[in-house]
Amino acid sequence: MISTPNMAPGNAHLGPILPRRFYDRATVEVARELLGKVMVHGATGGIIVETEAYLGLDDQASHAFRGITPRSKVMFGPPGRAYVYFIYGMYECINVVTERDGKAGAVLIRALEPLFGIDLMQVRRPAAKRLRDLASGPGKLTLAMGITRVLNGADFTHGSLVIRDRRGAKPFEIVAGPRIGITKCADWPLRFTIAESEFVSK
DNA sequence: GGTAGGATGGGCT
DNA sequence: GCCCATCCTACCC
Repeated sequence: MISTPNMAPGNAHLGPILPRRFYDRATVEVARELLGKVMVHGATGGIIVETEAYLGLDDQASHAFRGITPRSKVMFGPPGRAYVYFIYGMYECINVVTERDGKAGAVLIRALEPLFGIDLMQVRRPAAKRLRDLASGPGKLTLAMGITRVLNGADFTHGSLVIRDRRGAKPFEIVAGPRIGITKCADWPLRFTIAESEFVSK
């Protein structure tokens, strides 16, 4: 059992579900602004502490680089939907689709600070020895939250999978750096983290 | 603290 | 047939 000393979320509380227009913007802008927001799926929720921007036809690291395919289709669709893909034969990663309908863009959610439903996350991720390992990676957080490809195309503005604002939290500093796990366009500074968070991936 | 290697299967050339 | 937007374990300081 992971102990959770001093994990009270302070006086911060959940705000409204982010509206469609939040996502209908430049991908980099959305990637930065998603930090500190809360992703909720069913009984589990966590604060987004790490994101990566994946652009469209100009970004060789993006699944949208080669145009519309069965897999990349969602990235070209309307903003505010989930793009969930299967990777390395074992894991799934979740993105938030950005930009207007017809233009590709997505933000990979790379790490969460677990906020509620922690017991359930723990059951789903027995390998995690510490709270900060529960959702500190794109494959880890989908496992912890029970997110699979069934949710590909799901709408983040209503239903069991949503992203909400968080009010009353301390301000934080954003750090930008190179994206992780890719080789093409690896030096583009499109990974964003909350500077002082211990819940980011390594 | 750190890293090397293996697991495992879908997407696309 | 090769390439992955990864994670875990074993092993080594």
